[in-house]
Amino acid sequence: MKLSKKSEYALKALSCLGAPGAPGVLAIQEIARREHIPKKFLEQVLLALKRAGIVQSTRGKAGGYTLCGDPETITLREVVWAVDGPLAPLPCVSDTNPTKCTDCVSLEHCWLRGVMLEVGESIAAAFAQVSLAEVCRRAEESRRRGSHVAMYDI
Amino acid sequence: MKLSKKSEYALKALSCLGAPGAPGVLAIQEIARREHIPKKFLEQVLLALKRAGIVQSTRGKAGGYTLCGDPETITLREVVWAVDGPLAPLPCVSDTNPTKCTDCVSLEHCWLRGVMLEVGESIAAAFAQVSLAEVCRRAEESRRRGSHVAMYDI
DNA sequence: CTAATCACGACTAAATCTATAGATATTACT
DNA sequence: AGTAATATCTATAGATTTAGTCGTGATTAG
Repeated sequence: MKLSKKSEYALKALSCLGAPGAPGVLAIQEIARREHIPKKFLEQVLLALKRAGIVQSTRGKAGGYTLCGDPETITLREVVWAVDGPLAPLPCVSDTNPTKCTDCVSLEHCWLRGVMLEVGESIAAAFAQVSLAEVCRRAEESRRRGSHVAMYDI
Repeated sequence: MKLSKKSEYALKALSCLGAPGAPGVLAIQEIARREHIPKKFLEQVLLALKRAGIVQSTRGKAGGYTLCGDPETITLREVVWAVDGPLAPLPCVSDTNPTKCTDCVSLEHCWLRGVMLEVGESIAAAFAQVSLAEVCRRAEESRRRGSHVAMYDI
């Protein structure tokens, strides 16, 4: 039940793009440098975020990434979902793409599905409560306390 | 964010031990047979459950495992915790054993810790809401509908 | 045309999860 | 005492997932 590096990097990157005074466009290289993320790996993460519609990209020289929506309305749920897939505790509990578990006779017959649907919903709700803006505020606060050097890990 | 096989097997095993008409003691072999779980793997799972005080064991011939408490008060939270460790989304968010994340300067300085503490609590609460008794009821229900053959997967 | 950038697929390495093996200790029963 | 069935424990093999790398192509400002 642990967040992945992808999620960590996604949040770091988005907190760069979504910070109050941030420039509109940031290149992968720049984000990678600031947040100490392997550039090629970040590439994949940003691609996932782009496909989910969370960021936009402009190609070519002077290109880069821009946040798509309002940081207040972008939630941890979307972000984590975009890079790591469903938060569901079982494959059959996924909102968007429920698939039969390997030994399961069928979706309807999975005896854990009922319980886990509820659990899954609660988990999703927990992540949905946190906005990107909130994450940015906390990051800024932490930065002011002088502890945003090597930062965090997830 | 997916449950492990260990958790799945733990729930299967406990739903054997905690079912209304269940005999007091069940041997690993018997549980493994009923639920189609690799015996040696189940061994590890039950050992973890024992160390967490969820089940008791008696050794020697005619030995086996017994549920320790009341199925109504045993929750998914305890079970998953016992076999998979903390549900916390970050190492630093663990209730029982908060440890500094790898790149983190310190516990207090992790800028995601604040947000994630809240998320982690919600997740834990979600799992705590489901009792073993509830799982047993659902399993029984599913069994009556004739679909408890190959069962489920997590 | 060139340099900087994103896009994409394939690949490698490391870590974790799942499962198995084998040896030991304990107990009931004869 | 001896035997068979059981739990306990450590180690390790195999499979899967995650993390990170590489190379090549496409796009665009200057």
